[in-house]
Amino acid sequence: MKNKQVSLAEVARAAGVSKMTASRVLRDEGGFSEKTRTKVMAEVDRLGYLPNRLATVFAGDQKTTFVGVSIPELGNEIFAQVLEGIDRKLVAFGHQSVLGLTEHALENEEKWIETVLSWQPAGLIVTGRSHTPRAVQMLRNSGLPVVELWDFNSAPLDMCVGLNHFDSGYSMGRYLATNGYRKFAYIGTSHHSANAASSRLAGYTKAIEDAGGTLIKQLQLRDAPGFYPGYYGTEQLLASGEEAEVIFYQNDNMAVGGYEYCKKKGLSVPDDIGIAGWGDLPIASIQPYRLTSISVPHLKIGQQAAELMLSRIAGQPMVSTKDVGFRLIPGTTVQKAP
Amino acid sequence: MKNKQVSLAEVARAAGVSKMTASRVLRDEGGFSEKTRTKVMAEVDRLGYLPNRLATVFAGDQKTTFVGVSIPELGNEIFAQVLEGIDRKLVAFGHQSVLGLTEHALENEEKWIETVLSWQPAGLIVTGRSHTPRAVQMLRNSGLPVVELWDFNSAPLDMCVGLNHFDSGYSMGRYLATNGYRKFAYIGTSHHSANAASSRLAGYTKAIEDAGGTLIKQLQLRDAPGFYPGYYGTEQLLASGEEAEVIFYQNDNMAVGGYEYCKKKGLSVPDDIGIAGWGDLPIASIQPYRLTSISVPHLKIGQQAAELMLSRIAGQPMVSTKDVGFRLIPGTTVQKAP
DNA sequence: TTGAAAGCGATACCAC
DNA sequence: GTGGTATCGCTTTCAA
Repeated sequence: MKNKQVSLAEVARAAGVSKMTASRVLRDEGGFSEKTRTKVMAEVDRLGYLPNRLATVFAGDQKTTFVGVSIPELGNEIFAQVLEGIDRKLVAFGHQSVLGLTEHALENEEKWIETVLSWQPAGLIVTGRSHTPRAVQMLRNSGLPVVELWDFNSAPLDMCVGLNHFDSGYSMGRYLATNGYRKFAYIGTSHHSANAASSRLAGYTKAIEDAGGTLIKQLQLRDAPGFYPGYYGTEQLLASGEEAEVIFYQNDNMAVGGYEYCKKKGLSVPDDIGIAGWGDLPIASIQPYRLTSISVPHLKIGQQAAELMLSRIAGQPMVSTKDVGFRLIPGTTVQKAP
Repeated sequence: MKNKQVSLAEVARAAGVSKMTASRVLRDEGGFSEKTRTKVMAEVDRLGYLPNRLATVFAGDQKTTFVGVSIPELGNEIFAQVLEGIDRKLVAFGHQSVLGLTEHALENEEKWIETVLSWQPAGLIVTGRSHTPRAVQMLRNSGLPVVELWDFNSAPLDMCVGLNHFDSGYSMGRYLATNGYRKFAYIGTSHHSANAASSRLAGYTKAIEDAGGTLIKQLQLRDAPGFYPGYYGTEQLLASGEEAEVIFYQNDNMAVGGYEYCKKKGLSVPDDIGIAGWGDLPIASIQPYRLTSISVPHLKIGQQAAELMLSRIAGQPMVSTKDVGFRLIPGTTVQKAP
């Protein structure tokens, strides 16, 4: 058998007091003498006692300090940053994140929700607005605080922080059309289910339609949305013979990859081809050009999601939806209207 | 009070059987009739019963399925990838990661360890080989599997997966010296405590000494090791008037930032100045040049850490230290020996 | 200021 | 096949 852990009862016995007294001392609840406190704490140190919080939660019929946080992947730096924002905030208030990587699959999310709920978390933060019916039901039944982030949703399960991805794609499409482009392309990565990137593409497509342009090609790579997929995706697109005038990428990293491929092929940006990204990611900050993109407050999303969660846990009244918005960055990688 | 959760007892009562029978059905333990099974499962579905695993662990004096995973930060994409590698593997075997972001501070790690241990995890995976004395003691006393990753350590607390960062820095220093460089610089970010990057710098410094060269300047920025800090760090370095012939950066992202700054200033790489990175990160794959760097198997580190953890949890015998090694990439951003 | 007893939700163990 | 009872480590409640 394992190192049997030191229990409160042993500490109490060693200190010559009852379990209850030891318990009170440890929680600093008051109702004990200084002498007792000293004795108990001495034994705690001597025995290396660590409380079993499972028992605490169990006895008090409380929740744990865990907050389940599910995001699609960490290969995408935006999500990594969102997670970091969330965790820092949660930790500052005594909570811990239990990670769930869904890989963009709703079934994975459902499975994860079931598991996490069985551990009595204080709440759940999930990415996206679509979930399986069973996931929705479990979330509802739990009665726990739930924050849906990333994709803004005016009628969330419980709370929501994000932005309207459709609108952001639409804005980009309209901006490009306004600048005279007629033949559009899109390069992104594929997913098992509809997600925020799909919404962006839908908005982009709609804007193109509304402006009377044509989306001549859209590429959905089976890969993570990184630098290299942007590079070889562009290679594929250009090799396909379609004559796109401008390419909108799923994010800035892909766009920078595409830019480098164009440069390598001797194409001039924006004279020969226009390039637009999404997210205003760090890589954009060191380029000699200013990438046309959509700026999004990633860190804020994570922070605010955590804040909503914490105030709900604390039982405070509060607004339950936050649209953090986005901002179009004109940049120098697309042509300006004459 | 909250939505009181449905308990096993209620399911049993509704199904007209005892708790024990319901429990056996749910665990598919055998020893019940098909008719009983059907009745119980029907009630489980109808009532939306979710087990309280806290009680299970508690009753069986087991551990939870949680594995604590602590890493310095997620802003650094290497660590994000390591975490992703770990979590995917753990999830496949029914475990969940409880995140700990230490921000490179040992005190944060210690605090996190204490908290996580109180939740009876199945094991802990931590980054780095140095911990506070109390952290070491808690880890030891827990009797739990512990994997220390990133920095290889032939005498770990328990298990270890990583590489020798000192040696990797030394290799780079020696390589550069061999290629004729005499005046070296380093740009990285500062931390509260010694870590892997410090070891790299120490190895680099030693190699320079051994080769009779000079480390004329080292910059430790108070920032995350990303593109832009590489850019402005290089600006600072060059503005300082020191005439470095080659700059070694904490990682590739910083190096690419530095490269862009040099280009902007009209400096030619490697003719005017040499540039070397570390990590062989994704950004390097799309550049028109091949960045001189050190290639490290990030994903493998995460995976192997999780594998060691899982086999220890399963009680299998196993080697407990793994040196995953590194590989120097000569690249085109430093001058070759004549 | 202290302590004894009940109980949280599940499982282990032993009767039936 | 099935069910009663003790039990895990701690807190709640009530009494002293």
